[in-house]
Amino acid sequence: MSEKLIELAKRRGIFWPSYEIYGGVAGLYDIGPIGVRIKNKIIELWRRYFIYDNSEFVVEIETPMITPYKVLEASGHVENFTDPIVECTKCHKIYRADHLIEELAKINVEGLSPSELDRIIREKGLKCPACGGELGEVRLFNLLFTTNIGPYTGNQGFLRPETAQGMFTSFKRVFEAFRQKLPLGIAQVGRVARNEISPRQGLIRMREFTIMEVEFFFDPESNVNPPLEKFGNMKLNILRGEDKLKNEKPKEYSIEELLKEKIVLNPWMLYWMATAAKFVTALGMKSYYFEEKLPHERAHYSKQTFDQIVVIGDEKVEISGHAYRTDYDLSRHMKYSGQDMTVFKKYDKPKTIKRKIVVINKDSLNKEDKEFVKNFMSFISSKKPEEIEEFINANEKVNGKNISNYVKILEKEEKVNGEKIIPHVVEPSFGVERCLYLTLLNAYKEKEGRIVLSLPKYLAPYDVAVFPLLEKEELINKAKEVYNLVRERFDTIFDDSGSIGKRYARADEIGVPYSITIDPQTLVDNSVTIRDRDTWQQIRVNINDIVSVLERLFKGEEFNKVGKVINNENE
RNA sequence: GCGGCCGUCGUCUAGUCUGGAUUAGGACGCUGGCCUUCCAAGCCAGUAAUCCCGGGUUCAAAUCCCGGCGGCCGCACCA
Repeated sequence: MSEKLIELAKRRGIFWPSYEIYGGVAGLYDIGPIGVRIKNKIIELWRRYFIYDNSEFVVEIETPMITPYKVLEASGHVENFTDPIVECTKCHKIYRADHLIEELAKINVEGLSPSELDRIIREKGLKCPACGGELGEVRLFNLLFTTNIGPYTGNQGFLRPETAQGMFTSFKRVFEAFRQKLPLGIAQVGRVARNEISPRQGLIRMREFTIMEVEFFFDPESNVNPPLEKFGNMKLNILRGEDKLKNEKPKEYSIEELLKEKIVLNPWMLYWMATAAKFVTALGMKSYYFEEKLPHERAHYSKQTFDQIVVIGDEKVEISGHAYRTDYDLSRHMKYSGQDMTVFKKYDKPKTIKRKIVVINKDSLNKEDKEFVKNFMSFISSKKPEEIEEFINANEKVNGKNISNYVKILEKEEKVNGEKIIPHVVEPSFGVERCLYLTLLNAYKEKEGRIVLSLPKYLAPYDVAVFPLLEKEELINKAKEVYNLVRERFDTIFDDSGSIGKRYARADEIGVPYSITIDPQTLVDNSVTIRDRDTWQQIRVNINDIVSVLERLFKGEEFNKVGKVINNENE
């Protein structure tokens, strides 16, 4: 099945392995002329569901692929995307070196370098737990592609493994430009790179690919709820972590159930999962479910993760991931950059709160010698008012002098208009090439020994094809006239080579939903035939009506309702 | 990364085991012409493969050997 699709993809210019003339590189693919058209339509469809339909609170930005070291250090990718691995020289099993040592030697090796881990393995004489073989050298495996920024080798950078960090690092800017409102979704469609150990399965696992994702920022304490009502009584298939352990199948849940039972921890995450369900349906997928990831399967930043799995025949492919990233990323960037990533949240009414403040008695302190002042100040400087109060009550002394002579704690009433919070984030994330592959696989049909790419109309690379029935000059000229008329409104392709059957077949193979044929009767009564890709039925319409008839078809009207089906079969 | 199988025109493949007259053959596609009043029709002509790359063995390598790259499958990996 997928071999046939790959063969079609190469032949018709949908996608193929990159750098083929040099032998190719695993995990890198070109998208061809037809593929780019379909891919662009998929991206545009995604934008409609995730951005345009949510334009009250979602905006789109673009940030660079090249990312400074510090950013991915803060995000945890440098640490967590890098694994020390060790391979058995005999049976070639690969282990996480740190996990292996912790398990076999029961020592904590957190933060040790590969060479230190290696030393421990030699010292303790650790062997492969599977076969007892000698272990090889510990080396680092990092899924991040490294590069240098500028001409100096000192300034290391990476190619981003996700677009998300761009949204986090520019969050405050977008927030300001968005007039400081939460919730705020920041979307991005962009290329990312992951240096996979052994990429396989074509477009499913690539070393460089396109991600479409939304980082959705919200106040976890807010009572602003997502507009879940827009999904009506939609149901979602969910495989919960606990059910997965019991080898059970996904179960159907209503939105209310998922929310009330806290099966999905956050209502906004649920909102985007339901949106993802609608989008994937629009791609033409019939069967999919959401699988909850177990704690050890989750990324370092995630509190809860669901993968959306599409099922086509025997193939199960992860089409999207939904992670509850909490305030992990913004907090880390705050810490590593020293910048304030918080959002000021205004209360409905100002609150008055009681706050303890430290008041230093300068008069008495200034009478003391410098040595005492220094010691005294260093004693209180890093302490909270509450701690100092305790010391005062306990008659704490500095240099033999009671501190209560020099400092006192007052309680003050303050009017507070709001507070600084770090927004939480949920993230729906799609791989575009996976969407493309699954859409193609799903659309791939064979009819009477011929290939038909039965794409949803709005994803087809061209809307319409225009052909002369025969290679006769007057028909070709008329066909070009019609072509020029139709292309003003639709993506149109013209073909006058080969026989009419061949032209239909070519159009079917790249999924063009409608083909217009100019035949001798056109020259008599100005009518043409329109052929439906999936049924191969034809209707006859006047040239002046072509555009309006096509518009009705693209709006979803049934083929045999917009015109009378005619019989053009040969005897 | 390991192991098994595999790599020949744009595509699918014959030939490889058993090295040599094979000018590396076919089918489909593609291009041009003729024909053709609706589904890859027919006829004619043309097009295209340094047989994945590099090295070795040999008088002689698509064919045997080694290495690399790539693909498929299994194992491992897949924050």
